[in-house]
Order: sequence, then structure tokens, then C-alpha cells
Amino acid sequence: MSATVAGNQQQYPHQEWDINDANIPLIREFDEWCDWTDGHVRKVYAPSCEEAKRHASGWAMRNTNNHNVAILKKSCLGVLVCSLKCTLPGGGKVHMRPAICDKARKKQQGKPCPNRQCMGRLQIHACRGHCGYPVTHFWRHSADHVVFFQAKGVHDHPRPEAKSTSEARRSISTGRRVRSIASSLDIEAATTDKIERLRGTKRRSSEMLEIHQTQVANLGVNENSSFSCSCSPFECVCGAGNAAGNRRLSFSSYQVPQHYNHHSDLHYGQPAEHQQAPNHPGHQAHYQLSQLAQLPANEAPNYWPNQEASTIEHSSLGYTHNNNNNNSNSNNNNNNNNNNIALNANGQESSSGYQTATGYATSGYNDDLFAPEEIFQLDQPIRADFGMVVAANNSGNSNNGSVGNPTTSRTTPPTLLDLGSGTIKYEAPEFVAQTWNQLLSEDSSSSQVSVNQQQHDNNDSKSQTFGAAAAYATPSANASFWNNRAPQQQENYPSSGAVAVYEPKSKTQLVSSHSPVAEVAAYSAYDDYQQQMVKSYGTSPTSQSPDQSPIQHHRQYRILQERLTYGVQQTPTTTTSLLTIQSQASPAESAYYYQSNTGNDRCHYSCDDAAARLQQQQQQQHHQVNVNNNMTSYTGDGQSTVDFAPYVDYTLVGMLCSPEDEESSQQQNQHQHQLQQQQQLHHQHHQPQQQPQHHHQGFPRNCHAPMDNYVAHH
DNA sequence: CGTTGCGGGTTAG
DNA sequence: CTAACCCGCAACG
Ligand SMILES: [Zn+2]
Ligand SMILES: [Zn+2]
Repeated sequence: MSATVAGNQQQYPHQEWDINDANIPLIREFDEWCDWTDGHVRKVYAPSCEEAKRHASGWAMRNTNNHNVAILKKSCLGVLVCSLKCTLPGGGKVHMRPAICDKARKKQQGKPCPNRQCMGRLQIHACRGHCGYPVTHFWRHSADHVVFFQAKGVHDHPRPEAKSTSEARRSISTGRRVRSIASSLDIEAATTDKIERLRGTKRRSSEMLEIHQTQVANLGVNENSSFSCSCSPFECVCGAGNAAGNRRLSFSSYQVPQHYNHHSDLHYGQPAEHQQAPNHPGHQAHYQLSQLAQLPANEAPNYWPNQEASTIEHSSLGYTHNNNNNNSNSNNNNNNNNNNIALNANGQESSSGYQTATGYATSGYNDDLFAPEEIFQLDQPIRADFGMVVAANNSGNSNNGSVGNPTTSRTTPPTLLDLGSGTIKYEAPEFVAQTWNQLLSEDSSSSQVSVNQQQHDNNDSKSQTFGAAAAYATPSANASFWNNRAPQQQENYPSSGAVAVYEPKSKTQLVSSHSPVAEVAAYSAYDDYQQQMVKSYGTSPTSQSPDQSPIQHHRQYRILQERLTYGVQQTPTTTTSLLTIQSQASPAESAYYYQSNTGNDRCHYSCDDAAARLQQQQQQQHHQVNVNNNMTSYTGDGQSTVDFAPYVDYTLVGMLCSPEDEESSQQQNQHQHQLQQQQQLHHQHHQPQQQPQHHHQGFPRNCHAPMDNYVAHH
């Protein structure tokens, strides 16, 4: 993960910093941008990182009032899934992006499933990854515009489609329908992710889109293969044809050039082995530096008060720890957080695993699938590409694949790590050093954990860190050690538990948010809903089934239009299990997991802290890690893994429509779920997710504990 | 029409 | 005391 903080820390357990800390850690290196951080993660982004400045995330995060001016807090809205949990033709699952705005989100719920064949409705799978509550992201800016990011909790749901995708869909929706939007979605998702990864930082939505397109173009439909392009007949953008061969190329174009973006890039294509990517430490760093200089202070939000950069602490690292902490929530007080955790890096993403998993697969090309809007044709192609690649690499698995992609996938389950990042820097003092002030804020609870993390990071991190640091930093130090930690998680796929059910009619509630409880209810409802569906149609609920009755078709048809909007995703979840399977790469790379952590972990970490940390470190590590790694093949990054998978599926997909595919994907999902469950078992605390808890019930405490200080504004 | 931030206010734990 | 949420407002695109 992240940037390295000044030396010590990492090496030492504490290293970590907390968002609430009064002092800003010195940073050596900046982390590379990660859209899909999962788990308790800490990252430090360069002032030049646009995504960071925008407080962006692949996850649908909405702003939440923590009454702390200095720290921006956001909570996860989860993902929109099909009430029937159908599998897309491609094997993927529906995983649309929830609207950030409450009003818009409400409208999304209850809409027909994008999968034409499916009679299901969209429902929100609320995030309960942080002690039963949604995963939270905290953003703070130092005086020098360095952006500090801290995430708490591991997402217990698949990744929603990329923002760009949803945007595209939206725009499109107005328009026509192309074929399988759904599939597109899936694809896109996959692709985008991939792309992003490839690019690394860049990605913005716009970029993303572009990429997709290009890719698409390149990819084209596959020839024969399974996919056909999603483009509308008239509008085919992708160029279908070629796909495979091109695919890579296309990618490469993007990716390649860029340095690696760490993970992404290379990984993709490559088989696990490559995983690593090149490190290029150097340049990035450089640029960062320069940028830093450039940036005006103003722009940045003030989350962190400026402190200036001082050089600072580095060593301390521990810096500081937080004492001060603020909490993110200001409401009241501040406490401190305590410690920090550290984790490592790499992972950044880790969690996602499930997501990834899903995925992809297929894509759908099926026309069937989608509905009207489908717009995204592009995506599909893309995926294909990816998929292709992946497939090649991994081939075997159909799973999700995972492997390859970083993007989606789960990446990492392994990854997780939280912390990790910060390091203090000595070195580049200039940059970073800062002190924060503290603002307070919530949680940051993290405290303690000292774990380290780095390793993961390493891998991931490798990529992540940029240059400068790299250069000097002790590489070894950080990385080496390792031992530490990196937690990873697996994916827990959420069983659906969380999902809100869409209740037919009435309620369209927004589930997402918060209370764990609500969700529960949903569930049950959900089941009912399904039953109903079944009865009605007689056929299997899921759309998938090839055999639909005419009637169904009609319905679907109708639905399609509605769907336009929705996205589908490929089965992400599955991945996890897959992942495990996979290959893995060398353990080394991968991160470690914390299993425990993962799900619960988070809480632990944040919440429990110390204990958690210990456990994590020790335990997790390896096992998990390995697994993860393997899975991913790709490398380190968590993310990636998953994504690829889809591809793999892809091939399979060709068949797409066939139910089978779905099944496989489902299976995967199941696996994930199982994993999750297992994890959960381990951690009872967490309960929240599984059952319905009502609000606060359970976990919270655990979680809370950590927190500490903050300031309150008010 | 939707995203992003802000911030007042409430409330469960 | 905390933190999760609700809700409205405003700027922006
Ligand atoms: Zn469905
Ligand atoms: Zn989430």
C-alpha cells in the first residue's frame, strides 16, 4: 500500500498513521491511485492525483456528515443486484452502481433486472462491511495537498459497476437500446476496471470511457467467439471483429505505456508470473514531486489543515500517532485513536475480491440479456479482451477468473491491508511531511494495528509506491519484512444477506444505508419475492434460463426498457473462491490476508485493534495471502484478479446464454459466500452483516472502540 | 438529473 | 460520547 511512511513505522508496527492524527506522517512515497480499496486501508496520494483530490472511489460512496470539517467521510452504498440473483449470460452477475443521491437511488430500486431473461428486480445489497455498517472512507488533505485516505471495513458485496459505466448508461439510456446492455455492463465493468488498472491512476471516468471504447474497438467482437459485440447493429463501435488478437494490443496501448500502473497493467496479461510488475519506481515519484510543488495549496480541501509540511517526524512514526486524533466525526470529541494500524499495503484493495470475482465472465453478450439500454456494448468487447487474455493466462479457471485482472477481481482478497500506507518519510521530506492537525474524526480507529503491512503493499504496493520512495526508500525495509501483513481478505461474498430486498411494490426503500437491520428484513422479503416470481412464471426465476416462455419474453421485453439503466455485472463474487484456487502466485507477492480481518477484521482492526492486529499479523498473513495471491495471479494487487476472470468465462461464455455459465458463476459465488461465512464464523463480532441486526446492534461496539478523538466542530 | 460537499439535527448505543 | 443517519442546500456538470 501505500506510501511508505517513514521507515520505522512500517517496520515497526506502528507505522501507521490515522486520519485523526494530529501530526501528519512524513511520507516517502505516494501510493498509486486505487479505485477499489477494500479493507482497512491507508493511502497517501500525491497532490497530483486527481482521483484522490476528487475523493473518488470505484465503490459507490456517499458523503456522510461526520461533523468534522477537517475530514471528509463517506460511506458505502453497496451495490444494486438482481433480486433473483440471476446470472448473466456471460456468467456475470448484475452489479449496478447505486446512485449517490437518495432520490435517484430510490428510483433505481425495484426496476427490472437488466437481464432480459430475468424477471427479477434491482435491489440494493447494502454494505455492511464495517462492523455491520457500511464501509467508510475518510479523506484528509495536508497543507501541501497531499491527500490522505483511510478506509475502514471490508466490503461485503460485489463491486458496483464503474462510475463511468453507469454514467454512460445513463446517457445512453435516453437513447436506444442496444442489445444487451446488460452484458455490456458486465463487460464494461470488467473492462473499465481493467482499464483503469492498467492505467493506473489515470482513469477518470471519462478516461475510462474512452478506454473502453478504444478497447472495444480493438477488441471487437470476437469473432466467433462468444461474444458478439454489444454494439447495436448500426452503431457498432467496437469493431468487432477481431478481438482477441487485438485485444491485447489495445490494452497495451493504454496500459503499457504507462508505466505500469502497477498492478494493472501488467498483470493482466500476464500470467501470474509477471505479477510483479515492474517497478518503476522512479518516475512516478518524480512527477509527483514536481507536482507537489506545483499545486497550490488552495485547491485542496482543507481536510487536513495544513500543517505544513514539515519534515518531520518521520521517524517518529509512529508517529504520532495519533494522539490527537480527531475523529472523524466531529461531533464530539476527539479522542484519539489510538493507534494505528498499519497494514499494508498492498492491498489496497483487497477486498474486492469478491467483486472481482464475479465477474465477469461473461459478458453477456447475449442479446438476451439486456435490455434496452444496454448500452454499453462497448464494454463487452472489452471484456472479451480482457477475458481473453486472462483466459489465456489462466485459462483454467473459469472461475472468475480472476486472475488476471486486477481490476475486478477480487483482488485481493488478499489485499486488504489496511494500512499500510503511510509511512513516514524521511526522505522526501519535502513533500510530505506535514503534520496534520488533526482533525478529528471518526474512526480512524484503527489504531493499533500495527501490523505492517507493507509487504502487500509491496506487491501491490510495488506498484503503488512510486518512485521516489522507491528509490530511496528502503525498499527492503518495508517490503521485506513482511511478514507482516497484509491482510487480505477474501472475499466474502456477501451472501446476499445484505441485500435489500426489493419488495415489490411498496417499498422501495433505500436500503443502502446504514442500518444493518433494515437489510435483514429485506432479505426475507426477498425470498418471498422470489417465490412469487417463480410461481408466477413457473419457470425458474432466473432469467437465465434459456428457455423462457414467450410470456416471459414479453415481460422481459417490457422490462428491458426499464432496464436500460441498469448495469449488470458479471459475477463477481465467485471469484473469491476461485481465487483461492487459482494460482496463485507466489505467495510472496500476495498479500497477506487477514482473514479474520477481513470481514470482521475490520472491525477488529479498527475496533479492536490490538488484538486484532496481532492476530492478523500472524495468522492471516500467510494463508490468506497465499491464497489470494494465487488467485490473482496477477499479482499482487488484489483487484486485478478478479477481473480477469471474466474473461475466462468469456470463452466459456461464448455460449453465454447457456445457463451453465451462470451456474458456474454462481458456484463461484457460493464459494465466496462460503468463505465469507467461514470468516464470519470466525469473527462473531461482526455479526451484523449476517443477520439483520438492527442498527447498531452488535458490532458497532467493536468498531467503535477504536475511535477516539475527534474534534467536534460543532 | 445526478454528483459532491456542507452542515444542522436526531438518535441508538 | 460516538457514530450513523436523515434532510436540505448549494455548486457544478
Ligand atoms: Zn436478474
Ligand atoms: Zn461496500
